[in-house]
Parts: sequence; structure tokens; C-alpha cells
Amino acid sequence: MENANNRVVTFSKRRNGLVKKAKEITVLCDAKVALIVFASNGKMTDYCCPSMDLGAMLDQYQKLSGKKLWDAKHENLSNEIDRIKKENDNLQLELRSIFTLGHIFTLALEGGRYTVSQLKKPDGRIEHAIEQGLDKLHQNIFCGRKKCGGGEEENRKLSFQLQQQEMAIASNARGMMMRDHDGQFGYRVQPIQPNLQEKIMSWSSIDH
Amino acid sequence: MENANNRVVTFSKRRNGLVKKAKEITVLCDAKVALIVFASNGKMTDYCCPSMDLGAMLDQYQKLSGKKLWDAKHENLSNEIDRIKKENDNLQLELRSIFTLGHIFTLALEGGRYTVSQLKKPDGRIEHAIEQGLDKLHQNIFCGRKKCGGGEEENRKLSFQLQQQEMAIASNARGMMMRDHDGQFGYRVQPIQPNLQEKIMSWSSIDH
DNA sequence: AACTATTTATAAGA
DNA sequence: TTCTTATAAATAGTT
Repeated sequence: MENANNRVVTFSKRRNGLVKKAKEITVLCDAKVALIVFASNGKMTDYCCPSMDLGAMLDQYQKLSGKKLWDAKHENLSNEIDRIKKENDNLQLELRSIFTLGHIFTLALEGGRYTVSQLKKPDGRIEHAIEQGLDKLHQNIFCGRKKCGGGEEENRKLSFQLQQQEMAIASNARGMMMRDHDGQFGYRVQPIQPNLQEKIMSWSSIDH
Repeated sequence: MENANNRVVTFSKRRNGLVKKAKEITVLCDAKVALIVFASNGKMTDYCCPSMDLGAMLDQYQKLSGKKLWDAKHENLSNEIDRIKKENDNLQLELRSIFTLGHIFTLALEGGRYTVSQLKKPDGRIEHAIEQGLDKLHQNIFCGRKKCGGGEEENRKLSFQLQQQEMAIASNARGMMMRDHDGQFGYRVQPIQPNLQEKIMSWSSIDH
């Protein structure tokens, strides 16, 4: 190849020849051929036999050569999915058990000491219990179980804010609580849910 | 191509010629060539210019042709990951809120009526409350809130089994409960957890 | 695989 | 780019 111009012309000719040969061997010998050519200027020419698309050719290539083209990227993503799905399952399991645990406490509270109608009536008993619970929660969280120097009044306000937020979340979360998940124990916690919601509503209404 | 044997020989010759031409154009014209050939018997031959690996060639091919080889598959997986991650986030949010809600109930129970030392002492009060709660839970789950014809004694046994299982789960779940997740409310529920565990242990020990 | 008659490809020039 | 053409290379059929 003397000068650049000649080289370009030759490339063009040879590229055409190459594609022609590829077509010929495809037809004459019942072969499958994929060909990609980039000119030095970046321009691309490609040929793929009509009986198989390039994707299938490359799948086959990977299978026969053992080389990975996109499987590696694929595998990474698949692993990521597996990982997250597993985490998801764990979360669901946690969620179910903890949620049920919460219900047991709720029901213990209700069944052992209070009726639903009592819960609806802000007579001060359950309200007081919850308030104390919230205060304690708040202390544990913000004051790390040490003596909490903060004013009791502020604590109580924060606790009620906390309560309100919790209730709001619980209310929002309610719609997605019940998964299509056969319980390991052969039951679902769903039937009890409206009961909780009822309580949440009544408790929320305590404050206003 | 008359007979099959000749065709096989011809294929071999032409395939070699094709690869040779591919190499020539690579060297002579500074081109980039990728070539994959499958014989009718399935055997594969491939050539790729030394200056670029097949993966890079195909990336380039996708860019220039606009055709998708693996990007489509990738996109699907990526979307799947996004979807699951979102679900995961929802679960975490639920989990946090519900878990905390469970604690509020627990603390309400404890703070309003019982001390930790009382909880440790199976004097029948809290035990009874929990038992009632479990019975009610059990009724709601198995009997759909209708009048439950089953014997009370069996109910109680089932309830205690239930309790045991719940406690076991809660205990197992404990290790994975605390996520590295900055609370939307500026706190974590972690500090309170050992407290719950303490109670779980003592309650579990009620039964034996 | 090797040979050979023939076809085909292609480099250079137009 | 295409056409032409002399030359080189490829290859189908045969050994």
C-alpha cells in the first residue's frame, strides 16, 4: 500500500471481496458467518448470514469458545439480583415475625387489660401507658439509657410527635404490609390487621 | 457443490481463505475485523484483529449500528434490580416503623403496667395477658373472627406453640434487625433491642 | 495433502 | 466511485 488514497481504495475493494466471500461460503457450504469490519476511519461494515442473527451467533460463540462477552456483566447483575432478593426475603421474614410480635404485644395489652372500647375512650389509662412507653423509648434512643437530663415536658412533646409519626407510617405502610407469602407457620397475620388500624385511628384521635 | 464430501473440503478451503483475507485486510489497510464462522457440522472458527478484542468490537458495533446485542438483556436486569431495591427500601421502611411500633406497645405494656423485674417473674399476670392475646390472635387467624368452636384447651396449646415460634423467630431475626439506615426521624431503634431480647428470654422461660 | 486448470480477486491506472 | 486490465491469488475437481 503505497499512499493513503490507494490504501483506502484497496480497503474498499478488499472489504467488498471479504463480504462477497463470506456470502459465498454461507450459500455454497451451508455455513453461518458473522463479519464485522471497521475501516481505519471508523466506518463499519457488517455481514451476518440470514439464517441466524448476530445475537444468536454470539451466544453460540460464547458456548463453543467458553469466552465471555456479556455473560460476565450478566453474571454480576444476576448475582446482585440474587443478593438483593435474599436480603428481601430476610426482610420479609423479619417483617412478618416482628409484625406478628407487635400484634402479640398489642393483643396482650388489649386482651389482658383493655377492651377495644376502652382503647377508643381516652380515659387516660391506656394513654398514660403509651405515653410512658414513648417516654422510655425516647429516653433509650436519645439519651442512651443513661440518666436523661432533658426536661420532662419536652420529652413528652417529642414523644407525642414520635407517636404521631409512627402512627402515620403504620397507616401508610398498612397497604403494603401483607405480602403474598405463605407463612412458615401456616397462617397469615392479615386478619388481625384491621384491628390494629382501628386502634391506631383511635389513638391518633386521642391527641386532638 | 456436488457431493457432501467435496462441500466439506471446499468449506475448509474457503474458510481458510476468508480468514486469510480478513487478516490481510487487517494488516494491509489498518482495519479492524471480527469474523465468526460456523460450519454446517457446528464447528466454529473465529478471527479477531489483534488490536481490539471481540467484546470491544461488539460494543462499537452496537454504538454504530444502534442494534442491541446484550444491552437489552442488561437493561431488563437493571430494571429488575431497581424494582427489587425499591421493594427492599419499602420493606426496610415498614420494618423500621412496625418494629418501632411493636416496641411502643411493648414499652407501653411495660411502662404502663409492668416492670422488667415483674416480666421476669412468672407471677401469672403478664403471662395471662399474653396468653389471652395469643388466644385472640389465634382465633382471629384460624377462625376468621367468627365464633370459634374449637376447645379452649387446644387453643391455649396452639397459642403457646405460636408464642414459642414467634420468640424463636424474633431471636433469630435480632441479628439482622439493625440496618445501616439513617432513621427518617433521626434515631435508631437499636438501643432498645437488648431490652426486648431480655423480655423474650424471660417469657420463653415461662413455659418450662 | 498436493496438483492443476480455471476462476476470481485485486492493484494500479484511467 | 467505477472501469479496465495485467497479474496474483483462490479454489473445484482430481490424484
